[in-house]
Amino acid sequence: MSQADTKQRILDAAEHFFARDGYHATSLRSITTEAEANLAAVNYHFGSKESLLEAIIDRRLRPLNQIRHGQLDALLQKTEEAGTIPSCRDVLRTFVEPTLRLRKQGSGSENFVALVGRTLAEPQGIAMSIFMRHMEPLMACLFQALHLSLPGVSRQVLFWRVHFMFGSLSHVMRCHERHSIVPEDVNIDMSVEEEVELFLDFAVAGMEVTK
Amino acid sequence: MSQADTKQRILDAAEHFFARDGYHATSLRSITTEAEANLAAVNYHFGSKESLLEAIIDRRLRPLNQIRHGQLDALLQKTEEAGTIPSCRDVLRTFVEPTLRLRKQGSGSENFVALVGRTLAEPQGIAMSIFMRHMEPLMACLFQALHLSLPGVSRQVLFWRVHFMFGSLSHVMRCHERHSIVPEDVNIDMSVEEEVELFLDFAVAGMEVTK
DNA sequence: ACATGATTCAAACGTACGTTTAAATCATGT
DNA sequence: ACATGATTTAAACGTACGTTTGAATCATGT
Repeated sequence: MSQADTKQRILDAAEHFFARDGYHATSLRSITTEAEANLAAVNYHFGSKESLLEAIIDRRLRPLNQIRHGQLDALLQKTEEAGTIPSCRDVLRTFVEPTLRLRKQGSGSENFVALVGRTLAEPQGIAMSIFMRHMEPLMACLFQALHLSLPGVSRQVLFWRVHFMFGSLSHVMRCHERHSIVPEDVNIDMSVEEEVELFLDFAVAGMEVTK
Repeated sequence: MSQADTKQRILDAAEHFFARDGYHATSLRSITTEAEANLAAVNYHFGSKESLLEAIIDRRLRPLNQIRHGQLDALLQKTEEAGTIPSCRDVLRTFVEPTLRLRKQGSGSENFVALVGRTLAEPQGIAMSIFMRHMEPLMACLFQALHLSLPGVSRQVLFWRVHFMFGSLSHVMRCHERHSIVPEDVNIDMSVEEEVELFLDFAVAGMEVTK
């Protein structure tokens, strides 16, 4: 059993518990028990509980943001060459689609998506500063692209609508299985594409509305 | 200094810390210090830390839901008498307006609004079950009224859009001052009416859209 | 086979937590 | 003024936490 194995198992277990119970409600003992590792392994491999959280975010958010940024840049380049402006729906999709796709990818990635959704709900939390460091460049790019795609919406109003939209998205990210109350006739299992388009129907209408 | 004083000061301090740092990251020692009360006062007056959380939710959610339920019932009665159906915007307003109004009411109520927003983001948290007990009847009523106001939207799709809408609302509730990144040209201070209508512009468009 | 560095392990460290206790103090009705 | 119950207080309780330690074990290159 090599180092890499133990590190990955700890990352997976911590991701699971942090997403479900939160950072402070999760003990290193429960993490290392689930990971079948010694209690001291976290501090040996990661240095501290907080650095473990940083490693979790690093592991998945870096590649995710590369995909999102890549798709957004491709869209902007395509429309610029065509001399058009991107649609709000296409801009948002470059952000939303890779996120919801990651969740169905397995190997614990659904826990990461939930953890990020949780992080966005804790403005003062430990994870927020780590998270924001990764997100800031992409966020600025996204806002600019949305501004380009919605020339009729003032920066002031757009800011709030982006705020609302991130509220919706983070909520969806948090609640991947455990919904509060799901009526019996509502289908929870959807394909990524269905999920994305259902979300975009809602969000784009809210972004585009001319009051 | 009477009992009531101490109980209220503890409720206020706990509301403040629970909203800012979360339940698990807040210690009874920091609560009682801020409340200028003895450490044992929490267990004397409330029984336990968890019962304190319940008392906090009880104190403000009960009157808030009475207002929300009253406004919704009044709207439904008015439209029924007129032989019309309520608009989605009016239905949502009965829920959203009292919420955002409470925040501007002072005496720490803004902390409660943030705490509820936080609670909605922790599906497995201690507060969620307490919170849901208070919300279930009103939630069922609200969903039914929305279904009535949007005859063109299937229950399946409506469920998800309500889900998205609550994500937006809880996000707004959480972030009353500490926004992640606010551009310098964006105005944060708005009246309740402006806030409500700005939110409703976004949410109603998303609820009503015919795909 | 052996040396060496990486990793694992059991145990303990100091600290902070929620809760309990029992005495001290306060408020109130007579 | 006094008795009585409510409240406050300081101190301690047991527990769980994140972290550290030093020896044991493992993997690897020679």
